[in-house]
Amino acid sequence: MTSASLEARKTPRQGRSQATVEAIVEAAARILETTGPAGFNTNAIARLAGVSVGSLYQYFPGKQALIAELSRRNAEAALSGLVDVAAHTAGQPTLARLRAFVRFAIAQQAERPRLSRVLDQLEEGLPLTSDARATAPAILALLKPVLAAGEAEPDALTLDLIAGDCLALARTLIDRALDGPASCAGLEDRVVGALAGYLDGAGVAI
Amino acid sequence: MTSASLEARKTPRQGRSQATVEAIVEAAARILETTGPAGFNTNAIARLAGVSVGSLYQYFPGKQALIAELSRRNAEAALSGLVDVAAHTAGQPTLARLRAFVRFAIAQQAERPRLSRVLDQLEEGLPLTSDARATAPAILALLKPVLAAGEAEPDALTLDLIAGDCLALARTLIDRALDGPASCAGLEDRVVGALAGYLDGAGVAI
Amino acid sequence: MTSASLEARKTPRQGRSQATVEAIVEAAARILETTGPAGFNTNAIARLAGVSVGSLYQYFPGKQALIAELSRRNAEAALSGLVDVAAHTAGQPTLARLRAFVRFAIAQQAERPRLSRVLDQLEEGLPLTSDARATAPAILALLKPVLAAGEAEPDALTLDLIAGDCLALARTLIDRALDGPASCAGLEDRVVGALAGYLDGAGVAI
Amino acid sequence: MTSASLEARKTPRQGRSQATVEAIVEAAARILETTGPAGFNTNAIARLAGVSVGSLYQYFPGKQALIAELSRRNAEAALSGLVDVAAHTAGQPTLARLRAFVRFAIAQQAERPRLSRVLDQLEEGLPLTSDARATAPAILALLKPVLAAGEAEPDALTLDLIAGDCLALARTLIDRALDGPASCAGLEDRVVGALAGYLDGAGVAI
DNA sequence: GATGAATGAGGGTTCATTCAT
DNA sequence: TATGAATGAACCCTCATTCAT
Repeated sequence: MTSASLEARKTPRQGRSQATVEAIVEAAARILETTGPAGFNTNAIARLAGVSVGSLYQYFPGKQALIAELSRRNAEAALSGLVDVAAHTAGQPTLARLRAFVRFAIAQQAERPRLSRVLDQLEEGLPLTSDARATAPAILALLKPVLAAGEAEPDALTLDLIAGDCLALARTLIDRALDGPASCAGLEDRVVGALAGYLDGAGVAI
Repeated sequence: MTSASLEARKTPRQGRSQATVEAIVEAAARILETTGPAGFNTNAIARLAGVSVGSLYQYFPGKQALIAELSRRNAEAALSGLVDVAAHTAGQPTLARLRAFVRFAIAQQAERPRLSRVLDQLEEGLPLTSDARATAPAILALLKPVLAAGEAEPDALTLDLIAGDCLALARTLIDRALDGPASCAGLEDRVVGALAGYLDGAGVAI
Repeated sequence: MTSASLEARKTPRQGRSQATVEAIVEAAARILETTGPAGFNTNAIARLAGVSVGSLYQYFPGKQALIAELSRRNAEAALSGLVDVAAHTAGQPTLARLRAFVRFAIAQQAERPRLSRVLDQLEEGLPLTSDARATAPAILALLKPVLAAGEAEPDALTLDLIAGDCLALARTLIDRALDGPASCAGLEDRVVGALAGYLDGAGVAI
Repeated sequence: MTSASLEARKTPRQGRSQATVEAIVEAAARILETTGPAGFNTNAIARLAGVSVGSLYQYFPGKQALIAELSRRNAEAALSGLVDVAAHTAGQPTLARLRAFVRFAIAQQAERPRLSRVLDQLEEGLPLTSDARATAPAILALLKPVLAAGEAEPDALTLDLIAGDCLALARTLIDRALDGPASCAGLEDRVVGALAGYLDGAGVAI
């Protein structure tokens, strides 16, 4: 394994290049959604993108970089949405804010059901320096003050753990609901319930 | 994809073979735990098992079969343990029974932290006929009456979904706790809290 | 057995690819001629072709496809030659036409003595959909009207059998003659004699 | 490839060993008939014979030796039968004797249709020292005086070639007839016709 | 920049043969 | 002698990556 950087090789501003990159990223996402990690190979991606492998490698130093980019976009979309939600719900009680987060998360995941889940699998092999993995902390950072609203002084490590658990927990339930046969009714309630219960069990007052 | 059976090729009675099979299975598990799916190849497994590839293929018709066997063992251990727990807690209130299940699940997962998680990933590609995937329903079947204790008449699909969610939810939290830096304190409470909250949100009285 | 198509993967227009394909096909033929089916493996073929295995698989989905292509070329050459001969001898008496066919067949086989024979062996395992196996009927179709020239009404099955026998018979004798030590003298007479005798024995007037 | 002898390791006189050898040979023949060269591997043969691989190697130094034995038996049966036919037809005109030979050959091949053909393929890779390949000359030797009956003095090489051609020619036609859909009617006439025509073309008076 | 042909290490699987029991 | 577990060389095929055009 080469230790090539995981960042994109170029961040082209020109229209054509931009379009190429988009095509590649979209093709990669689609393949991941339809065939899973199995069919995720550079040749297939390039073909589906209507581009040559060479071009793919012009914009991404390797397969890992493509995965990283996919993750980055995924996380970024989540982050920016959550920032909005956080802003809009500022001042509301914690439970209401959580519900708003959950509602957003459901909507977000519903757009590309399998994608996040498969990406998580692929990401496991990636180094932590990756841009994508850096977005997670940002999301956590967003969540932590919400959770800590009523708290006296929970230590940082604990809070990180709790926020991370909340995220994972929500994702698990949402994934399962979107996967199976028509079971999204009441999903929001179930997730919020689980989160509330979790926080209660963790000793966090909300 | 070959339609080769996923069952073991031989179930040898002789001591030597038995030991070989154990060595292979154990090596496979270890590799899965240490390197993840990436390093999981038959040559590496055989080498770590101190055995030739040929021997591996004498007992398992292919890589998939090895994964299946690993899953089967994993699921079987969980199932038999849960059966015991269910028996011992018969008659107790639902919440207490859930707590007992959770406690057992934590102990169980702690033995081989990453294994189940990685197996789940690999299992996704397996056919549903697999013995391993047949154990999941059994676990659900065990869980459903416990959850439905106070219920009037929740329909089957819903109950399957709920039980599955509970399982997934618990696994997620336990996995995360075992993964990260020493955070198992209070884990049981967190999981039980999340389950209770989830069930509440799902409209299941406990 | 994978149901992978037996057709070539790409039919490249660029000169380089074209040359690669030719090199591969030629190497395959040579190996078949020199070592027989035993040495016919993709690595050896690629090596002899001065090409990497990857390239081989870029143009042929598998070993079978390569065999199929070899057969196709072989059969096609025979067919097109025989069509010419048939055209040139139209109107002549049957025996003369047979002799012309035989003369052509000898010349044809002499170019690559062992090839056809070995190919026949390998082809046995191939599905009948193969392009190559579709050429055989075409050759039969060419031969049948020639044989049926003087006939009242021989039924189709019989005629297929007879034409096939003639083909096989000629091939056997020609193969043997080309194989052994300088024994081609009089070959044409022997083959024509055998054919005439066969047809006589089969009740076909010529 | 080891240059191990192709002869059987032991020629056991004891009943049990004898039976084992028979079982192995019969199993090998059956596999060759049903699956062709593809499924012809020592493990499968031993299994079908109800014997361990070890035993197989006790009686045959290798796979080749097994093939050789199969060929030897095949050829021997043909030879001994032909010797009888030759004896019974001594003094008759050549054509009548040929017909008798052909009739016998048809009966013989009909017993195990595919076997001889597949064996021929496998034999190609065998060294000429093999016992089996030594039987062919004996058959030729039997045939040659019959063919040379009316001849002044055809040289040896020519006669070998002619006799060999006759053999091959007969085999080809018989094989094809036994293979296809019920086409054995008139087979004898066709074969004899072809032989007569061949000999005529070869300048051999009969 | 773009292309796509070419590369070859790597991984799954088979099977002839050996040898300890 | 018989057994069958074990061996490992050899083969098929994939796919990330490079580079001449």
